[in-house]
Amino acid sequence: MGMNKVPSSVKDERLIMKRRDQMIKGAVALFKQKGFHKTTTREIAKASGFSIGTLYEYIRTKEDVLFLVCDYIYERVKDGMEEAIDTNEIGMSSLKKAIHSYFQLMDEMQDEVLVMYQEVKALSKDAQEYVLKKEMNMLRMLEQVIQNSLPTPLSEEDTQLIANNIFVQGQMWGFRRWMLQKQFTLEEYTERQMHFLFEGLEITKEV
Amino acid sequence: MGMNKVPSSVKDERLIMKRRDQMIKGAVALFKQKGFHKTTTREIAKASGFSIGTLYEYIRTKEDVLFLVCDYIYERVKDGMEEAIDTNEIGMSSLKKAIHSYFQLMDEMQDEVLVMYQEVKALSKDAQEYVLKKEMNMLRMLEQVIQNSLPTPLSEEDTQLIANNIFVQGQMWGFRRWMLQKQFTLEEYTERQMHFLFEGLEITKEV
Amino acid sequence: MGMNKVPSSVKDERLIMKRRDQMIKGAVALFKQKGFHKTTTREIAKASGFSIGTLYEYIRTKEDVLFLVCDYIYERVKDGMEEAIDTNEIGMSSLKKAIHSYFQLMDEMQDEVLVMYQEVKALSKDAQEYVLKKEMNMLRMLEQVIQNSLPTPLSEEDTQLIANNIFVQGQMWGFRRWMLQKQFTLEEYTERQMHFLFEGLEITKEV
Amino acid sequence: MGMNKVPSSVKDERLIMKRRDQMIKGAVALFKQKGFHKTTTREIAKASGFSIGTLYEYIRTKEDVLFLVCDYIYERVKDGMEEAIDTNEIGMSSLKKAIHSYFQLMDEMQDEVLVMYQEVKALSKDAQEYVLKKEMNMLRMLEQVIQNSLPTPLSEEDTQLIANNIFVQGQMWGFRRWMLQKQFTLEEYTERQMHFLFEGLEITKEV
DNA sequence: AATGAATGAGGTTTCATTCAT
DNA sequence: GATGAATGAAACCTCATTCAT
Repeated sequence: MGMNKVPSSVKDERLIMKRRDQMIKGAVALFKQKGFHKTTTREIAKASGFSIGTLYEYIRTKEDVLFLVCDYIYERVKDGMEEAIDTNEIGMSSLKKAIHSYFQLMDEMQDEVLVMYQEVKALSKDAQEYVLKKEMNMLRMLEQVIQNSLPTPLSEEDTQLIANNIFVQGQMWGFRRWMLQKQFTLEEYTERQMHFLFEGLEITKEV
Repeated sequence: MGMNKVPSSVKDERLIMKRRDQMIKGAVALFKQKGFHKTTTREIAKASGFSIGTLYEYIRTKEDVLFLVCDYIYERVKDGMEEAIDTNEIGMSSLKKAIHSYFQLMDEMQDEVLVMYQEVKALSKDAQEYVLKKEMNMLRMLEQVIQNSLPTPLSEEDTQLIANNIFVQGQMWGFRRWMLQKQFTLEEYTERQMHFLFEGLEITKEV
Repeated sequence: MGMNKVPSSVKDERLIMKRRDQMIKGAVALFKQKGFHKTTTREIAKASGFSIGTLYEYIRTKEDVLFLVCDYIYERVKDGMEEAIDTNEIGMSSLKKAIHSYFQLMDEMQDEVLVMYQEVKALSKDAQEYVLKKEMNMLRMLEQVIQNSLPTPLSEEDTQLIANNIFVQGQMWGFRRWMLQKQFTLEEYTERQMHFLFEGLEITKEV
Repeated sequence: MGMNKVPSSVKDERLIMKRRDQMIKGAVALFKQKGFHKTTTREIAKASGFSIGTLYEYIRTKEDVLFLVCDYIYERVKDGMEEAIDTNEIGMSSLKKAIHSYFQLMDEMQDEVLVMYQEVKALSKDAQEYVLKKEMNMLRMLEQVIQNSLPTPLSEEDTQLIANNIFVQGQMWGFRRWMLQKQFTLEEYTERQMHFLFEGLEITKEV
């Protein structure tokens, strides 16, 4: 588990889990609202329900909080994706089901995901790499589904490209909400994106 | 022009243009490297080639620098898009040409665009809205091309969706370079994305 | 008590009192010497015996220090005046006693009072009004003594005028020390001022 | 003339006079409103009707402006007092006339005088001494009138004391306007102060 | 003589982090 | 384990003064 990358001076593992939960919850709310840099450690402590001194019993630096937050979000998204993918459908409908569930997930977690992408660059190189790995894992998961679902297999590159497209279109729903969520319900958005994914613009012959 | 939203205590308009150019150039380089928050005003002044005092003759606050930078990038991207779109081709090939040029542009400006999207949230509400308007204008441009190029017109919503997809796929080339630019050259990327845009996965019949 | 008009991020009330005492003591010494504007916050912190960070745990802005100082001086002068006035003499001698004690007080606090009058204008409008009220209260005290001491009562306006005169003559002893304290001891000054207060120039008949 | 204590890099004496007049006028207005320290040199230049560069052709430092202002005010007050004193009355009525005119003068110049007394401490030691000398000269003038007016001469000390009292009571009219100018017209104030000056409280016998 | 752009020392304030209780 | 007062480096910004034009 990623959490162990951040050492704590407290011994009781159960307590650590509990405090970090409080912390992440508080921090996400604050980061959403004001961003990482404009949020102070004191605000984080307060929102977490304990003192600044206690906060520093469970982290070493402010950046650790961001790392914990990112890690937590990735973990939750990963769990969600695993669930989304874990279907007993076969063929195309398994891909459709996966996309549907993934878009649903991105809808539910749009704030968290937005926070994460806006703030990763504030992490150290090391932490960024760690987080990148997680992102790759999730891409792999999507690639798997794609490969398992299509009747005629795509090239490796094409699979990656399509996985990226789907991945990004899920985030896009949250990132560009000011535009998309005015025009579409989530259902409609999902339906249209799938339509274009599978059929394209369908005007090749005429060119 | 957006530049006038930021007042300067210097009178000479030509000089203002010159100094702000220096400033934007310096700032973009720094923001790329360390992000807005970790860049100090003194570093910006130094990178711009003048003293901290002079910097503040041309802006009021540090945020003004970010605004100027964002405005500049948008302006350049908009110019690029106008050029990309302004073609004497007709029909599908005009869309293809536009996408091709737009992806090219995103390749050239990937650092700048990345900086902009990572830092807009540090702008004031007002400035964010101003910048959002610019983004919308650019989307409109893409929508125009799409509508003018397709033999059978798309619904308004679909047009917007496709415009968003193209828009985001252009950015994706830069944002997800760690993955995409390992697998594809820009040419390949463009070709494959166009392929899927127009033809989709082509497996509908088999489902 | 006026002190509560300035919020502190420290909770312990006793500690606040202690630190602010240190602060006021240090600040008065500095203001005496160089004035409010030429004194830096860092100097204030140093003279108070703590770090700049700690200083700002007990105030919000530099102006707060000035306010605290003014408030403190008024409070001490008020206490002194209350004591001066609280006498079991009756009739004229109670007024004489009060003036005597008040002049004594102004002698002891001449530096502080000078500082206060020279710097109030650096306070915000609000704070200035607050401080003005205190001044009025002290005038009222003097008016009381005058009214209670004189065998034949003065008109309200005359009472106020005389109170102002006495008040200002007390300050004058400190403000114009370069002249008065060369010519008079405090005793002599008091004696002569009382003489003229009660008897005037005594040349009316001859006019 | 005091003005020559401040050197200028401009040669034309007439021009110097003109520019300094503009400067003093502008500066007094600003100092009245915001005090010396919160007024910037650029504001002074603007209020004077010329550029910051030009301002510095006629002074060396910001303090010079304050000195010029103080000097100007003293000069004007001195002129006023000379006029006030220069009377062909003799005896008591010459003193009365002088006080009357002096109080009138203090009424007209209350803002300027207030400014001056609040800001002198911002002058260098040297300048303060220079200004003090002027103040002493004015006191001497009052002492003269007193001595020449009274039928039975006062001791030197008493003369000085009375001169100080009158001097301060004139300033008091402006300094404590928030109180006095609510209760009295200038006429009433003058009349009552004279009354008490000459007759005192008139209750000595009863003590 | 007049201008105003350039300079940079120095001011106030914030905030991540420590450590004694 | 928890607290919160103390710390000080470092950030942003101002403004008196200079000097090339």
